[in-house]
Amino acid sequence: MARSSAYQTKQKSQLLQFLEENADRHLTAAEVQIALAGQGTPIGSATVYRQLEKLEAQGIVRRYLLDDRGGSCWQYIGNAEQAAHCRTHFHLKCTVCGQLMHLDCDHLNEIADHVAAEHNFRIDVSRTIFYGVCGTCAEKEEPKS
Amino acid sequence: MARSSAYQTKQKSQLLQFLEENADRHLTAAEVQIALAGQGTPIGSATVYRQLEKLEAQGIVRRYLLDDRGGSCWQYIGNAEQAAHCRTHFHLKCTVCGQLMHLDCDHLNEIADHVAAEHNFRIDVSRTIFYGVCGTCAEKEEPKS
DNA sequence: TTGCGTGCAAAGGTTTTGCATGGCA
DNA sequence: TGCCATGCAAAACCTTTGCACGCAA
Repeated sequence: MARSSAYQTKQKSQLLQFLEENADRHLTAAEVQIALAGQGTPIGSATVYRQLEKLEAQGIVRRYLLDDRGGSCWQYIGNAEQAAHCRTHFHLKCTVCGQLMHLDCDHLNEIADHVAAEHNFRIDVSRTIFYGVCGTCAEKEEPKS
Repeated sequence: MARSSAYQTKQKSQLLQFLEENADRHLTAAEVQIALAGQGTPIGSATVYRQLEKLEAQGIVRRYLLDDRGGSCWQYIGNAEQAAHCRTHFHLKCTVCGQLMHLDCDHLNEIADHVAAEHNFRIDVSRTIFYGVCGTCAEKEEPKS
């Protein structure tokens, strides 16, 4: 494994901790920056991006693209157990509320095998996100009928 | 239907024609601009974006986000038959060569039904893309073994 | 003639890079 | 003390917007 971090700094540890505590959320670089500043650790945006870049290379966080503007967001996925776990299932993202959900289902896990065998395409499960509308938002959208 | 186009211009028709002729590709705004310029129709980037925006609103093209940088690309999907067709199946995108493939398969089409029934999530098939590596690129990556 | 569509340039937002400084080991 | 990490500012990108002009109807 690459021991890319040689020094431990306040910014680095605070950033990682914040990501870990919000592992269920998608965080933009700006959100991370503001949050750390708010808890007493001012951090430059350049540092945020540099750290996120490193963490992504190490497999500790994952980068996603927002579907509206040309921005990105990141999510903590751990580097061992959780990463391996998330590598075995798909993710659902609600285009209304933006929530990201894990989709554990054997029935769906065989999709990758099927596509590889029948369609000659090796799906990267960890990078594939199903977009749609979650049950909660669907109810709000169509209160009647 | 909104009759948003009142005038017919060279740029507009050429842009649409080019998109239609490359309906199997993902095109960036820059690619469209360069291609039209190359075939004798110089067009400003602002116009490209404005036209693509209108076409997207009309459902004639679809906008995707690139997974590397923070850029976008567009694909012609027609406004009737083809749109309906692509709405019924998933797409595969090779992260190596960037090619987009249509995935016609009854086995996969039931995925949306399954997720809706079992996981209370309404997948928007037209916005969901499977990322992975196509057979051709997989061979190139691993010539041995 | 009317007013939509265009082009240029400037602005906007996000992300990256250069360079000097600061802080961990 | 050595060297990585940080911060600031500038640059780089993609995209949007303002404004005047051109052209289709």
